[in-house]
Amino acid sequence: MKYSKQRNLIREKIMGRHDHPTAQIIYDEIKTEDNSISLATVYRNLNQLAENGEIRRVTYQGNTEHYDPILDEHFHFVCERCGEIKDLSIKTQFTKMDEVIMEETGGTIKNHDLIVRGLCKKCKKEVM
Amino acid sequence: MKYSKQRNLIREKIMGRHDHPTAQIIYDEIKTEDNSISLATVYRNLNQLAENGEIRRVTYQGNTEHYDPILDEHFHFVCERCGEIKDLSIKTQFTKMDEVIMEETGGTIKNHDLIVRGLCKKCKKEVM
DNA sequence: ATAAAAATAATAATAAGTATTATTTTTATA
DNA sequence: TATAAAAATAATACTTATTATTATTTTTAT
Repeated sequence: MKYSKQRNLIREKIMGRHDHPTAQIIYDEIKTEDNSISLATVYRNLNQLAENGEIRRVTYQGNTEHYDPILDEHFHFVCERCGEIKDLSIKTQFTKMDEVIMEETGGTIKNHDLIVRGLCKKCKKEVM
Repeated sequence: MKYSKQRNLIREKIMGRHDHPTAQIIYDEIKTEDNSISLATVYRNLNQLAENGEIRRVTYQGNTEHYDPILDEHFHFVCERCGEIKDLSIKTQFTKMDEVIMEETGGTIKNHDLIVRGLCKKCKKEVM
């Protein structure tokens, strides 16, 4: 992978974030400081970074991909109402479960996505 | 919801399946016996059935919605290579975890999606 | 039987993401 | 330092999944 100014900006913008932005969100942010960047460049680079193992591509629902710079296995809380995504600090060991599943399916397990869905604090209040 | 021949066919086709088909797959199947059905009708009805709580709309990855007629909480194995989806028979209790998360986030929890990713038996062999 | 409400087929529209292409940037090497 | 191949870019065309629109047909309560 060759150096590129755009990729560096994209990397910089996504790193350290816990809100798992979409390509569009990253694009909008960068646009303010590099007005000539192209949306396709953001998509291309986010996918490259994901293929390169620097970030993860994650899907929660619907038709929009999200990107997550945190590589350690961790889980997500998604608010059904506002769509907010929060990393969960909780760690679960699936070791025992994996054994059973591998037995059952005959396959190999690479990773787990646990998505806990519900209402966030804010939406919970507003719904009442 | 009024009766409709098309909705009945759609319901009939999806019920009892464990492969979580997309709207397109259901459409293709029905098309052979009712050549005049419209793809939009399939989408509309699957979404109606989901809103009505008869089936679930689930997202595993990428840009395609899947529909699952099994309502009990259960989890999925998704093959990274061929995309095959399998229901897992394993049951996990998240009760304890939920308490911690609700404490942590201040929100309410409605349900859990656990997606175990890896290679299915067939792909595992073919990759080697 | 009939008329309002809901559903349909056909198709236009939208939105997210990918592919194409002419041009520019990077970088290894002369 | 100059230069040429490889990779990246901006702009934009295209694809795919899904939703919205609309004129017409079905359902169903009266």
